[in-house]
Amino acid sequence: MDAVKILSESGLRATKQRVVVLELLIKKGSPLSHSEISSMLAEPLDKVTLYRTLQTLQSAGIVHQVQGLDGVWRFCAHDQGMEGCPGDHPHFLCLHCGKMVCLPEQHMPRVEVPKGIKVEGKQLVVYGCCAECAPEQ
Amino acid sequence: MDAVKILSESGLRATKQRVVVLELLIKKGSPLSHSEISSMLAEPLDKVTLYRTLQTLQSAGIVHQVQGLDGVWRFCAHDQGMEGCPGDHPHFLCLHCGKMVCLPEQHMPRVEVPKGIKVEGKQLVVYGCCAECAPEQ
DNA sequence: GAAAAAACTGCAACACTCCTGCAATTGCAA
DNA sequence: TTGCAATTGCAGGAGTGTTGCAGTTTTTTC
Repeated sequence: MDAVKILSESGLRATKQRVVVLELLIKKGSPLSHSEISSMLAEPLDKVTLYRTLQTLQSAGIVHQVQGLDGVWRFCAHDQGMEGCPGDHPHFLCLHCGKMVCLPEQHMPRVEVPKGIKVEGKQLVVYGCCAECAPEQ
Repeated sequence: MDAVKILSESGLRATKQRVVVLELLIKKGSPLSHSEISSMLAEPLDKVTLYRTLQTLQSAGIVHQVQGLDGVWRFCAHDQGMEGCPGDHPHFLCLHCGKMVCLPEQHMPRVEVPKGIKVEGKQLVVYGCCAECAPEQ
């Protein structure tokens, strides 16, 4: 899917910065943090612009946003047609390398909450050690 | 349960600072952030000491630690005999007032992960609007 | 008890994430 | 092409959490 097309279809301006960030997210497929994105970009991008870009993409529903145990937000652009999107699935976080992986084939559980509470969403993060880090221990 | 007794049974020194923090956590019952604890204490406590105290209590298994969508760690001291402790249950976070509540009667779901990944734990945060904030909207 | 050892606290300084305000620039439509 | 709204980049700052180290308190040992 073309980044420019996705942006314009969502009513957003296809600026160079947005296209570059979105293309990177689509290419990688797994959730990336702000600093990961920043270091992967060929041309440096102002950090505030990157925050705002990600915020905009998230508001438009193009990317979804998850948080690891490290308190850092990660952003992921899934194929728009993908089941259970955006972000309606668990994520795995490797505590050793900090890499995050989507688990889109899994479902989110149903959680009962006390009366009066209005649920807007939920987030399930599974953490541990990924396949690449495990042998090193 | 007496804070001094809990500390000494865990092999920790029952210093004034630890007792005060632990007593507050037991009294409140719901997960509190560092800044919330700090502002609730009668006598000011150095922030580094508070971080280390909470870290120590968590390592000893006296409190459990959860993170909200705001990226802030919250600590909660449950009754030691409580089912599914420490921290093996979902939590609810109010996005409006930032208050967090334990949902200890709920179970954590089972999540299948790709081969090679070693799971060490999981965290499920349900977010939305609590009963006190809902009418204000 | 008193001295030695260990554990703990508090201070200074710092890294990192993320946000606000504002001026300069850019993309898009007429 | 021109005008304007949307977007970007810069300066500065708030909040969370950490490290190093010196000084204090508690426990242990004699």
